[in-house]
Amino acid sequence: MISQRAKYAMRALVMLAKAPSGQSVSITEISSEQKIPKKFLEQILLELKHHGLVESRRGKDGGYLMLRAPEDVTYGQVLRLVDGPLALLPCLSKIAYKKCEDCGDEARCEVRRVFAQVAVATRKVLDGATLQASIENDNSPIDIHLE
Amino acid sequence: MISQRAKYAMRALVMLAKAPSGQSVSITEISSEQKIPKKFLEQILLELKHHGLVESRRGKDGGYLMLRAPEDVTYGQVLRLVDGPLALLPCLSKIAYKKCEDCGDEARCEVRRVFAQVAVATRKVLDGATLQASIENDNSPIDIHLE
DNA sequence: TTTATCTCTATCAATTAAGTAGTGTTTGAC
DNA sequence: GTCAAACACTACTTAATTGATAGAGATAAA
Repeated sequence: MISQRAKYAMRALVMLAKAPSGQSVSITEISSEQKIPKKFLEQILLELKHHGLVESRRGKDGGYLMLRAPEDVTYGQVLRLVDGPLALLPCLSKIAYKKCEDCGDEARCEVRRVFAQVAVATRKVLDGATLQASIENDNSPIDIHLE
Repeated sequence: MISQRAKYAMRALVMLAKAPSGQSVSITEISSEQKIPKKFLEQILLELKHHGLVESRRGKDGGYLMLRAPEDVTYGQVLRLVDGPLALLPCLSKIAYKKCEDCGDEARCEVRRVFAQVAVATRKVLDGATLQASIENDNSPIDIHLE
């Protein structure tokens, strides 16, 4: 499961991406519209700012704005930034590779073989899904085929 | 990330699947070959037994055996059993669906839209990967293309 | 100068993960 | 019938993580 924090981050970013260019959105607005605890959201947006995804304006009428174009921000980037590696095994992570302690031969690990395929498929989706695509989907309902 | 417990479960099952039919493998053997803490492995195998994947024989020369055919056991089944839902959002889980508390309209949730695609891709891999496939791969090294 | 904002750091309670420990119970061999 | 090797169960522990909450500070506009 992805963390609550990541979910909040994504929802906040979609709101910022939808805002007219140059116009800031306050934590209070995002918090109340998305039902996100305000102080928790503060931390999250601050983190996104520190990572260069958004910028902020202080003082009255302050708030947050996208710093990068919505078509250049992917869900994969956001999830890695907030929750860490996408891969389900440390030995498959691009951003935080780590050998499994107990693994004898990585090249012959059957668990790794299977989860490598999962990693490829997951990255394909998440690194291809941009905020821009999300705002273009605006209001079209999703018909999900889970099988 | 998948849990250590799930990794151990999968490695143990691959060993059991490789054993000659009808022949049991002891916890001690699996533990030492796979470098899994013995008492921890006991719990894991017991759980797999309770879920009908394996059976056990007690007493001297006892051990564990596959109860189901390796071609009928998928990594998806094992992971669900040990770690819970595969889906990255509760509202996308088949085995443990739960609405996100703070989600207004599920059919128009952009986060859900993206992660639904991840769920489909992940299931395709994990529900298609069997223990049989793993034992057939025996000793062929993996060349993983992470991109 | 007031007030609405963002900024930063600390703390907390609950849960989970990964083991460890200990006491049974069963089985086969001698 | 006893012994040892194996599984069966239950309880506990320790550390890390998650999802917040709290509060003091800085800034900018009116």
